Amino acid sequence: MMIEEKSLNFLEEIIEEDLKSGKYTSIHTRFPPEPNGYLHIGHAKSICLNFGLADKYGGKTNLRFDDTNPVTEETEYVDSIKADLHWLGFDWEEERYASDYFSQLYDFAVRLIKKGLAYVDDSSADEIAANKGTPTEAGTESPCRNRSVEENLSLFAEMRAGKFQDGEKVLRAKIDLTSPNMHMRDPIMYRIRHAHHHRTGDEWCIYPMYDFAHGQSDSIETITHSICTLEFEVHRPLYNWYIEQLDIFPSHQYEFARLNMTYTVMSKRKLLQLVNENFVDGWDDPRMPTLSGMRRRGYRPVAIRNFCDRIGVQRRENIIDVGLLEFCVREDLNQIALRRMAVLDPIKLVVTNYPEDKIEIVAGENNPEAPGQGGFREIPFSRELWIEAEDYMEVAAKKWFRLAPGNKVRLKNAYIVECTGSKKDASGKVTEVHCTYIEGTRSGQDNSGLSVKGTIHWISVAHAIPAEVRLYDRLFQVENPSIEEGDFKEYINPDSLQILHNAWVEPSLQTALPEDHYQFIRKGYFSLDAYKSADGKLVFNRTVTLKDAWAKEAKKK
RNA sequence: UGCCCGAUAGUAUAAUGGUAGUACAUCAGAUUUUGGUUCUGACUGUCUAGGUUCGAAUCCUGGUCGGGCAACCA
Repeated sequence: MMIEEKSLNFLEEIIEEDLKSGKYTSIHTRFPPEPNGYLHIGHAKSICLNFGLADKYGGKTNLRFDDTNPVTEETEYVDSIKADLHWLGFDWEEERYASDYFSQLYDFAVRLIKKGLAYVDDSSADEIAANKGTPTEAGTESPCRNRSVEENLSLFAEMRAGKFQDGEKVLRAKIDLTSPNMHMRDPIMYRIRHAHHHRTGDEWCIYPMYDFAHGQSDSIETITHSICTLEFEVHRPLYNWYIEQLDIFPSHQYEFARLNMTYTVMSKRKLLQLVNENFVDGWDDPRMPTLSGMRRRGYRPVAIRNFCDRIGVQRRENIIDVGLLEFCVREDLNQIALRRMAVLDPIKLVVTNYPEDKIEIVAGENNPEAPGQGGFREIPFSRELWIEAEDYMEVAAKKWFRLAPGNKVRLKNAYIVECTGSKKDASGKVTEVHCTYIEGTRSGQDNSGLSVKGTIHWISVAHAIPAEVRLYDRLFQVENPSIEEGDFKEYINPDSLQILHNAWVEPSLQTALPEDHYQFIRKGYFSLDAYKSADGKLVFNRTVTLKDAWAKEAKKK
């Protein structure tokens, strides 16, 4: 037998080389979210990478909150991030915070000042920006650049002591104002922020910048492979510079291309706008690409992890077809979802030759993908049934296998019926469909020899349970809202949420729970919403549709 | 007009100097008490021009195109 060798991605190659050469005996990664928003599917890619790599090579992964900007960060986000991580199925080695290292980072800064590699600058933000030059022109030195070590030391101590207002002074690294890399032009290390921090409270009024915190935090945790997205590539020389000048554990930064997906946006800034401006109903709105949104919509973690596995990892910009995610979700749910019948847009079907007071209990297989294991549930059948309005046509189209006068169809798990016509109101609208059932065709006991092309789902009117059903479509009308002209919000799909108030579901759904996953036969995968509806009805969210060959056929015209 | 990075079917992703393969999507067919699932088949690709080599998607050079970099954000 041939053994398929799975090829390595570029990070796995680096790690295998590092392990083989003896550079490291084990690896240590970290997932470093900033607690200023909820995790989305793009983070899932990073999470699966960091935890997956450590898992594959027997290493460890820390969770580290990058909380160096007290103005935007909140405990609510910390909690949601931890919950989402656990939901996805990952456990971290240690829970750390960049803020754990504030005093160590302060000491690092003092060390650089003493080496003559950092100085306190009195320039305003505007002045610093102006003096930074442009990519094609060198920057110019601040008058403060050549302060003495002693003066810098005492000014920095005074910054920390709260002697200055926000923006009055900053601490900058003294590197090279002529560097072609803008990040090396005396980057800011510390700024003054008299702000309350979600963990350190009011202990500090100076906070380190990302560049002065991230690499050192990696180093403190002896992270061997610090994986981040491509936009940090130009930060790498600075990352290395701090580590070298401080002579601390040499963590290494590697960059990969972030995930983009069609018909959505993936920046926390944009997602926050959608939330704040009420285009969606919170971070966990089922239309959001957030993990909490996907959870509420009915995606299972395993589907998301399979997806992350399939998309791979590279250094080139990409935009993944959201269809691939949906494929992964269907692939998973098809295996485990319990089959149920639900009529979303009902019309009455009367079986005119069936006795008025008769009720039969038929059996419905819970899951044909698990033959013999899923078991059956009981479904009441009677003379009046709800069926899907779209399953009836007055005049049958070409290749129409459903109800139309003269057509025969199978009522799933029950009888074959022949359509005999319909009842209409004064305006000509169909109010009732009529049919006769054929004796001897009951499922499991069919000795008629008849075969029909179509099978439709139904619910006994007398036994139906009312429900609200929410259908979700893509949030945006264009593949890549971020590259379109104007505000991305102009491209929001106005029909991304459709609420059906008059749906009926079968009795066994009365006891549904939000963590259950159902396939409403012929309609898609659904799960109970995490929140109750205003009128006490069951609320079902459509997780994803089924593939629909008829919709394609119909579209051909 | 500076620096850094990238370019393989529609979208992703392999091939690590030696037959361009896989998945999703698309199309066609088979099976089916879900127009689902499953199965079979088809379609479509190495940005460009040179060079090195017996041989280049792969190495070198030029070009083109795309992305990133001038926050007291991360």
